[in-house]
Amino acid sequence: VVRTSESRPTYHHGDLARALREEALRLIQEAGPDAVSLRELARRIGVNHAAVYRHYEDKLALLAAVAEDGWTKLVETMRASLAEEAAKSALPTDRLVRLLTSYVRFALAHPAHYRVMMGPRLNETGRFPSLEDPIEKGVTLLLTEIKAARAGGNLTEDRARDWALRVWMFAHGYVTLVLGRRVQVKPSRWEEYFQTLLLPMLGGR
Amino acid sequence: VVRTSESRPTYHHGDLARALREEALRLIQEAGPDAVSLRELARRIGVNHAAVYRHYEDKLALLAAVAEDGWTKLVETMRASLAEEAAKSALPTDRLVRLLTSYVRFALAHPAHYRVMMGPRLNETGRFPSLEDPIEKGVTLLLTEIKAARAGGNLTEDRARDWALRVWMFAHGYVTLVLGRRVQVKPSRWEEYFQTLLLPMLGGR
DNA sequence: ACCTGAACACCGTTCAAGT
DNA sequence: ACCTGAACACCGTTCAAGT
Repeated sequence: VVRTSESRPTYHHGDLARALREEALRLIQEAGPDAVSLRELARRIGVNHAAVYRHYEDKLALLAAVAEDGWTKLVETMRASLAEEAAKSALPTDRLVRLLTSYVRFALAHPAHYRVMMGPRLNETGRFPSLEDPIEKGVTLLLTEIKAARAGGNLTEDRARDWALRVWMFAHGYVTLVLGRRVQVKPSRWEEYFQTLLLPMLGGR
Repeated sequence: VVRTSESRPTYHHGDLARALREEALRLIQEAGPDAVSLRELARRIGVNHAAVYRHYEDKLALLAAVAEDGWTKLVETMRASLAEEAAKSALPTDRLVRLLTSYVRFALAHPAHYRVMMGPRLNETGRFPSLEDPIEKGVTLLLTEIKAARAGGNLTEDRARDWALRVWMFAHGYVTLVLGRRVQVKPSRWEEYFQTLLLPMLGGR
């Protein structure tokens, strides 16, 4: 019953679930996560607001799906940063710095999306285990680069995981404080400053 | 027109602004920041919901006031941690660790309140400059201890501030990842683990 | 000065009913 | 299988009116 002409189909949207996620993301980027309402989404897509519930259990479940899309995209971006020509031939520590910088770049470029991804209502409840999947992949990327960068330390698996968490915590803290304007840093200089703060951490043991 | 008997005064609450902040905090601790509604607060206090607007410009302004109370309390707690007997005679690095641990302890003990304090809607807009006041005091505490702990490095003011931000970012990241259950750590062991992660950062230079 | 009552324009969620 | 329309129980905010 999908219609291809310009007339609005009254039945069968095609892929409403996807349309909802995409429209939600657009609204999040435009006006922040609080601006998302199911009724507004439905209005924009041209569908009855109750139709949402055929595809997502409730509003939070839709946001969780948007968050999952975000994590997947972020991990792809991180992977791509390691696949660049300049990264391939770089020293291990430099590769690690590039990886973390790509994480922060994504978060600063898509602050509202990142906020949803880190949203406590999604993560604290344990209701959305599928979120863990792309995240664990990101941690694995980190682990690999950390083992290479700190090979001199002869890291056990546990110590390597400690380092992965430590740098992740720091990167997230950096994002939070920069976005919250707790740190005054010119938009053009955040990368330089991030690396200034990061490098002395990696040097220690 | 304030009445002291058990009969409910219908006019003049006494200190409605304070009552609103306290009730909001209670609701936040019980059911999370999203559970706060002005109408529910008014209901609990026994006042018309429109009365809120005599004291706060809107809902966000009330939350900002609750956040400010939180920052003030947190900085008091941090100050107290340095005033303990054990801290007075401790080595500078130990004092710094104690200070940061007290920060994390507050955040993990009052996660919902901490979330409000860090809420992006308060911090990104610049609408509530009074929030910066207690926060800046906290940063000053950090700065003093960092200068003492890393005196060997002969820190300039700028480098000391870098270190203060770095450890703050890390502490905030630790809180976020622990609360988001991204890090599996037993409630009784978070302190030990925090310090395990923190100390190698402080050693480097 | 401080609070009330009513009104306005929204929400999320549910459910019988339609195609 | 997928969507609609109406209903329910809420919201935040505004404003004339009360004491």
